[in-house]
Amino acid sequence: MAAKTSPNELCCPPEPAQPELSLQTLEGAEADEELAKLAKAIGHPARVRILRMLSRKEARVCSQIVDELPLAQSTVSEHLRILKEAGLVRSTQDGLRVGYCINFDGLRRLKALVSIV
Amino acid sequence: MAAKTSPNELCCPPEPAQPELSLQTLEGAEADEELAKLAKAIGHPARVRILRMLSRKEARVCSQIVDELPLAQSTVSEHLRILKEAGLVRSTQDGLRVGYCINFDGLRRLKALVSIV
DNA sequence: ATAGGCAATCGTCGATTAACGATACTAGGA
DNA sequence: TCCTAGTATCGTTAATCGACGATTGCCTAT
Repeated sequence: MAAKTSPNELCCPPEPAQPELSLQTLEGAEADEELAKLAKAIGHPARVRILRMLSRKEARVCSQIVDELPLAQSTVSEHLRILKEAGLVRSTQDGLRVGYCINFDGLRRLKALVSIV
Repeated sequence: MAAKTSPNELCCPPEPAQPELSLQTLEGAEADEELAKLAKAIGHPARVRILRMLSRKEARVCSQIVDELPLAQSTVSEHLRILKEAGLVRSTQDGLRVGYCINFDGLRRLKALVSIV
């Protein structure tokens, strides 16, 4: 089954199947740490806004995101790095630009963890 | 007239009907800040664990929470303050003790905001 | 009235975060 | 090739966080 770019996710290649995302429970110390880590990643207004922009397809490229925010390019890049490290966004090199998109696996995971608190 | 504990024990008095919780949208800059604030509050493993303890009724009194965690009393108190300030827990004076419980309005709000990202 | 226990607050310290400008890196175009 | 544009990283600074012990304040029981 070709991981063709479905209408919803065009920007980034298929997820590398993060191992952590498979054998996960929703409770216990590990789950607590995981939720805390994800929550911390969205614990800043700029990062929430970036996530929203990506989920609404308002922007997909780093420079677009920079244009939308009242922050320096380096600061935005750092926020993107944090989101990426938390597993909430993915990126792909698109020529000179870098495209970002939501990592739906991570977002699902966050929602699942929050929902059972 | 000991502190009576009714079975389903809502530990705390009815919610003071926080004004912010009524006329809220799920998008926009305000919603971004609100979600960031709530997420930041649960962006620490100890606070996630406290929320879980409260939601599972494993503990309701400050001293019990302190006993469950490998942290000093003052540290736990600070975490509780943060959760309370974010609107995720409420507290009530129960004689000498202080009872804590989930603020379901705040939790619902968090879940709603997360769900539409 | 006072003693004792519980929780909040204070003061401090080191670690982390957020922001910026400057610089380095990298891929395309001249 | 060299230049340029788009990103990432580096280095710095101020602010915030997390943890602790000590202290304070408050209730209850004695």
